[in-house]
Amino acid sequence: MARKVGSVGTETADKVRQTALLLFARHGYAAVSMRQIARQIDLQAGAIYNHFPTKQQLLRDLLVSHMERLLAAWDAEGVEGLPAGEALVAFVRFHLRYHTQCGEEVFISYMELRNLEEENFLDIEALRKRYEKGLQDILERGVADGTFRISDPRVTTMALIAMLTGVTNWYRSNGRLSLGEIEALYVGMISGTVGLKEV
Amino acid sequence: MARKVGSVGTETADKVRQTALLLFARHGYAAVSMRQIARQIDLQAGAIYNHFPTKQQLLRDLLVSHMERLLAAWDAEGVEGLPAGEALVAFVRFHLRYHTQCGEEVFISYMELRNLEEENFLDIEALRKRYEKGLQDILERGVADGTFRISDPRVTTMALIAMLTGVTNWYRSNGRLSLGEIEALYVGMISGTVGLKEV
DNA sequence: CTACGAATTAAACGTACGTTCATTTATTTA
DNA sequence: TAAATAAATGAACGTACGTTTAATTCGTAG
Repeated sequence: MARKVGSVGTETADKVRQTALLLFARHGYAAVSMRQIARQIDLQAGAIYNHFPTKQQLLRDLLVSHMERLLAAWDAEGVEGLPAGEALVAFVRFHLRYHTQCGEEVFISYMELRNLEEENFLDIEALRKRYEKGLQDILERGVADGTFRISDPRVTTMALIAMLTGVTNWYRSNGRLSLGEIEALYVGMISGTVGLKEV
Repeated sequence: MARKVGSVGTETADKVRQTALLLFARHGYAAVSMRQIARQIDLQAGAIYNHFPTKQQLLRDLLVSHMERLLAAWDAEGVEGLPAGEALVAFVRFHLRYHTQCGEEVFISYMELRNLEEENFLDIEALRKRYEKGLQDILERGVADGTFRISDPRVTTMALIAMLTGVTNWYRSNGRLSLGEIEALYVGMISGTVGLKEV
């Protein structure tokens, strides 16, 4: 046996990424073997190395591409010009929508950081800082113009991110609450958290 | 070579627990071997099996004992009789104090759930539900007597837990903020989140 | 003081791991 | 259509895994 009919490198690479993402999310990076990934897409483990140099690099690729897509999507929202209050609401809705959509990516992005080698870890960390800075800027803008009452914007940033991201632990698309209802609930709660006056 | 001078079963078992906790927290359950744990306490891997039947059981023990200590500590706070507002503040302070104190335990309790076999997972899950119910009861009590303005106590419970537990990701005992300052910040934020009127 | 159980070592078990390699076949390029 | 490259196989590499076992020594109870 050798090259398969209809085999295309980029497609196989994509299938590897997809499968690895799913298995890493479900069982954890360290608990998933290259052979398991390969078996799921009817491949031999060795063939994965045509597309990814190491298992570590495969994880890195998944995390980097997730963070870059997240940042691009947030930039595309274009909330720069909005008043702080509206920008915060936009962030909350965006974060919930995005994070409930790609549960696996979010999960491993927060779980598998410790399985990254130093350099890869720092790269991901930097991307996450950039994303969090987006929220922090909104909060500081709102503090400056009196829209929010916040004692420590840095802490509030981390508190809100944790609160929002936690949703991925229990959100189910066919659950008791629709995504829209959840968004409304979190907008309400967070408005209180930042001392936003009711509109 | 055989039994070591001064060796006591319970002490060795404790050292195994301590070391496993640290290594599991640092590298993840699946990424840590019995040999690594043993090496850290100058033991052979096989000796661990005098004290724990399997690696899985070792993880289970760590998680169960953590959750049980957490629940016992919370029960000992005795907030049953307090007005909802005061009880919530007590919960926030307790949760932050406790969770920043045992960062490793908290970490693996949230990280290693997926490495638990079905039965063990359900046991831990039940303990966590019991803890979360403590907060939810406070919230519902406060809603009933008008102390809080909350649209969905279940969601607010999970939001607050996520927000509070997130602190363990960045808290450092020698960081910019003291634990007392952090407590005050979170009491302030959460008061807003639940619509508690200023006192 | 002796016998017994607790604690440990060292070696081994079978299995699985990440990765490499020679080889083969399919596709693309010239 | 011939040569070059891309994609895959299947076997092998050395290493490490969780766990078991026989043998050995230490602590202690009778």
